[in-house]
Amino acid sequence: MKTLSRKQREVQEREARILEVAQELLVQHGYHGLSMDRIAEVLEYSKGTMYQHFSCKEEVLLALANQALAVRLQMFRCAAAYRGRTRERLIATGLASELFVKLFPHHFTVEQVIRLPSVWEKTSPRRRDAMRAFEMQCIAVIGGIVRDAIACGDMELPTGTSPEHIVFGLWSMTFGALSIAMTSVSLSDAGLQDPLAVLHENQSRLVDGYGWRPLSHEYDYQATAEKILSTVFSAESRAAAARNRA
Amino acid sequence: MKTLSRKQREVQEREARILEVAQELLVQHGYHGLSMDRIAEVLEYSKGTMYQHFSCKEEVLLALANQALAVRLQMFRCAAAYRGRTRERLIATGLASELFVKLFPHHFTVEQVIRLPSVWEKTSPRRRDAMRAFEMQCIAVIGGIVRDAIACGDMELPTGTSPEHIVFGLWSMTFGALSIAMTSVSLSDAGLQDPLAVLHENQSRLVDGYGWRPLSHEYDYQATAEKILSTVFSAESRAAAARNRA
DNA sequence: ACCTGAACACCGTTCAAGT
DNA sequence: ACCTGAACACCGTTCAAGT
Repeated sequence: MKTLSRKQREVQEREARILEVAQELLVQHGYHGLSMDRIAEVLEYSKGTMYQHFSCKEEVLLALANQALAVRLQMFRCAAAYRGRTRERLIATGLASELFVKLFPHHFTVEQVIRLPSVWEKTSPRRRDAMRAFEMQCIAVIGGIVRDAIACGDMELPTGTSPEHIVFGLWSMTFGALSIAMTSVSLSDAGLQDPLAVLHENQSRLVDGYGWRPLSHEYDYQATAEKILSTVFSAESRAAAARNRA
Repeated sequence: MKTLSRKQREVQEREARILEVAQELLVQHGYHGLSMDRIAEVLEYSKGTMYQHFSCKEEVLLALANQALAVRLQMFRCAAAYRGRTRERLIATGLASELFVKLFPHHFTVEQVIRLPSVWEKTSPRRRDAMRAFEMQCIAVIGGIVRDAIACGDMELPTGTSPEHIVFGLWSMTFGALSIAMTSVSLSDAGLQDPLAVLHENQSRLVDGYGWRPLSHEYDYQATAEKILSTVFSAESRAAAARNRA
């Protein structure tokens, strides 16, 4: 671990400030309000300098996404380390996802945009691989919980099913529900006033469908959720609540 | 039903051609390749004329989305009308979603973009309401199947759960899975070579979790799926297969 | 009444000129 | 070696002038 030269530190710091401002612009003015011009203007850099740090606008977005994904992975790892039964640890990771979108509300926009093919193809292999790695590590964390459940007898894996199948089920349901909840305009008209509560119910039913014990009617998972929020993620919960009030 | 004047017909026709070209540009060059400039150029209209049909670029996108959503609703209705048990009709709607994304691959991009807050807020109330209406009618179709299942005794609704909760579960899982499958880069690295097959498995498990009979191990739903594809959606299946080959 | 295309503001990106 | 900002190409949107 070599100490960085003053120059290198300066570059790193400037990069961090660019991302800071980019995030601010995104949160305050939406995707439309984010431009290389504006970032440069706020930071009083020239446009040219921006391009020494990021080869294009898309790279700024992907860097922003990766920053957030690093935090999410950390939160997943905390969640998976919860001392409890395997299904409780799974619930902890679900709550981590929800807290994450509350703490990084702009990330949803970023991720949606970055995944557009015409945006994605302009990004650099280095940052793409970083994103891929975060994604796979998240899958591995949840997959680990599934494997633990099988190892300790909380669940039998159906033949032809791999632990990743279950991970994909939870991932797609949670991603889909949060995505719809954030952007759909007809949810409460359709009788879905509290999409998060409904998501929890559906997650339970899915896991019940795989026979992961204790089944939802055999155990008080509501109490588990409350305990997790007040212990593992007490700081995050308070921050999310504060953000909601604002 | 009054006949339209020649002028009115011309306007309608031109609007249709604008959307046609917009879709083409989107499919061939991605979101980045779609611009008012290019549409006008291809159709040999002036830029100004474009703005007599659509007040902004976002309106073109939303009109495109609504066009596709009308087709999807139609497909859902065909699916729900399948003569079979309630769970089979549910499977038919799931297959309809999949065929829809295969037949309108650009729609996913459009829907992702249209839902960005900074894009959404520029659209007109008229087209927004149209989109909302399509969304709610889709929910109503699936909700109807759930209600039928309850009515005929294939399922008991847990207390505190409404049919829309189950609809939301299936909707979020299917939307999430298709969205991830279309855009994620690490799926097959993570051992998920056939995300659609895994989606089917997870849908089954979710519905099993709600106790919707016959449960997946009591019935050959694989055969059901094949029959649906070759009867209700035979034309769509063939079109999707042809598109896959291209 | 409708259409046109010049004009404007803004944006991403590049690069010759400066330090 | 690094930074700057003028310059270019492109885009969304408007509107005075034309028919």
